[in-house]
Amino acid sequence: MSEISVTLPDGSQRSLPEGSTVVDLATAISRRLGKEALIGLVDGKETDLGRPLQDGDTVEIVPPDSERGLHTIRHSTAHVLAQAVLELWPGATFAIGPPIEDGFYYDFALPNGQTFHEDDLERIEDKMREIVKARQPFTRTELVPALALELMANHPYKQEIIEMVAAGEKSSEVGSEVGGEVISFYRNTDNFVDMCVGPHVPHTGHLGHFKLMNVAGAYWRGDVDQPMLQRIYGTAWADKKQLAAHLLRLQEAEKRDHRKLANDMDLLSFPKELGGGLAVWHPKGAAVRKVMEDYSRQRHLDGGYEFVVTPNLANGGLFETSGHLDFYADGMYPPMEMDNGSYYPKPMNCPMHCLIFRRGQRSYRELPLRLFELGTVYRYERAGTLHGLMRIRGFTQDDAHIYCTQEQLADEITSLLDFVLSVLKAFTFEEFTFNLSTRDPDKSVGSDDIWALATKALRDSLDRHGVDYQVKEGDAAFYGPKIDIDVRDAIGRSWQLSTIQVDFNLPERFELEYVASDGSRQRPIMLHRALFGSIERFFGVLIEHFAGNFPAWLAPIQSTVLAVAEDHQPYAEEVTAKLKDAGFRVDMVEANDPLGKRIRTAKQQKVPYILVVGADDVEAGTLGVNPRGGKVERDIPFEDFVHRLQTEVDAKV
RNA sequence: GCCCGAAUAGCUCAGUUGGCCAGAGCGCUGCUCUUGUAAAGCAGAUGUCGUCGGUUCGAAUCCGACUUCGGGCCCCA
Repeated sequence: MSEISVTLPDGSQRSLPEGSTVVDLATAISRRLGKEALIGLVDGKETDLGRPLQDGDTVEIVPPDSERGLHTIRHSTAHVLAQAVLELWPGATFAIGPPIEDGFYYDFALPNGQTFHEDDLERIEDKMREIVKARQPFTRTELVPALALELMANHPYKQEIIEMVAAGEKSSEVGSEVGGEVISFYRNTDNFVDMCVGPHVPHTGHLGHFKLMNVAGAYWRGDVDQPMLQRIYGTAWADKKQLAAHLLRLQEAEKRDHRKLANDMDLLSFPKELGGGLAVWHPKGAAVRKVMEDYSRQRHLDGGYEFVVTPNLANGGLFETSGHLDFYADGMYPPMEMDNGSYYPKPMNCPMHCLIFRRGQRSYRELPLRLFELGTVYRYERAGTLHGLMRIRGFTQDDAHIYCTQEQLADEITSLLDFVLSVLKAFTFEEFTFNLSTRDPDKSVGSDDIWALATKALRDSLDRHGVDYQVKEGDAAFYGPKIDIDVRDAIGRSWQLSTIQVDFNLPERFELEYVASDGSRQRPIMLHRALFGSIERFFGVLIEHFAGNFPAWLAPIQSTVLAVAEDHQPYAEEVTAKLKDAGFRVDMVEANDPLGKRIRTAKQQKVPYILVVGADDVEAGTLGVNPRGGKVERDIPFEDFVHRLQTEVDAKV
């Protein structure tokens, strides 16, 4: 019997009998790998385990505990979900069911316009567990489109995909290896077969560590004009431990939910009377916001920005000039009709900053001119998109517009990146992701030259910082390319915060000019940039990042002073007053409740330092210091504590 | 905007198949207690049961519309 030789990932060769499959190889390497293996990676291409190997193939075995393995598990679990639903709802049809981050979903249409309910999930899960227990094989078959259409006769969405593929369009859902001539299917039982590009786990027994999470509506093919399908989301993992860990992470995220913490900590609220997407900041929330804003202002002052202030309303003519009414009218609040025109709440600050630039003749000597404003804007976000502080209708941007010459652009962007990162790092963010969005030729203004110049300036400054970045082709705004910066929070989630955008459009529209050194009139380039993005959103991210445990410099209340008993009240008041004089945010609670109770309340408010003062302290001028997350310390001299708190505030830790 | 779900005291929630004056804990107010590091005791006040309309002898409970919120879709200058 002749042999074939394949190459393993470590570069070693392995001989196998001719006709051996991927799983044969896995078993040959080790029995355990043979049992665990989910799919193979043959010459870089994912394949089922049953695929025969050829001489010279490079083969990698994909175990469950790998990114590809998890991906496969999720994809296969989606099929199990589909089988369960189709069995439980006779007449139901199915659309697509891909793996996603942490899980999968599947879209269905139920007969007679039925919908899923949360309590259906348990029933579906039970059915899925039966399927897992049955260890059904995933058997691949390939059909030409005509036969595929016949097989999917009762499933119009599948047929639509088949026709799409047959027409040569790409779809992640089906195999179209040979120009749409063959469509692959995976059959589990006589009654269940799903169209799919695969590969899949060998049999359903490899699955089972899943949980259905929620139901939702989703447009077919993501198109508002298409029917609304019923989507079920689930999560799936390689083993029980991973699943439990994931559910724990979700729990942790839920505990950190800024909407819950903002409420519990009395930071802000969204009164119904105000209407959707509008927040009121309570004293404690506003205290944090003030620190954030003060810090931002100071940094901008140090960074060479000049402060401006502009109104919340403007005549519609301004937004015609800026183009907002052409491009974003849907996202703007409707106008108020007044004697000399229609006035709109501003959705952005830039047009007004352009008016400031245009006022008076500008010289190249003034550039770069950096105008900064904590500018409050209003955007009409659609009702269904609102989400706590993360998506809101009225918010304040830490907004600045930089007007510079073409020659200054690259340096300006480079120093801007330093500036952004330095400010974000002050809030303990350490990991950043950068995205460079480039031109969409169909939806943009400006000459090729200037786009190339600006994109190169952005790219060069990213390179100069030695950071990795992703390029999002065609994702730029119509007026210029941009860099978006995401931060990773304390539990590993990513949030998009900062943006640096180049704009050729507004200087044109507002006919901005400066006088160059040779006396000629030149058009400046404009940069839009925001670090926090929206103060509201940034605050929401901070709440979740810190789980409400704001570091001392940000904490709404930095310390709460508690007298052990009424006798010590005067001393507690004295301590409180002195700390306030020293510039700290201090609270005092009178001794009407037992000390333990008052400590508990202060702990729940996540106060960095609880200061307990009793007879010993009155005598010696000391404090009992109970730090958040630390051990109680006694007999701390007052001045020592002041020094300690000041040091901590200065260090911003 | 679209699909599904929800809305009861300041907060978190209970309220059976529609049936006396609508409940609990926390918080709040008052009194007692005067406390050394995560819940003292007693008493009290607090609700147009999201809003409007309908069904019914009777609605927190059933139906409809609206508002707001939650999970998604779409969108996000």
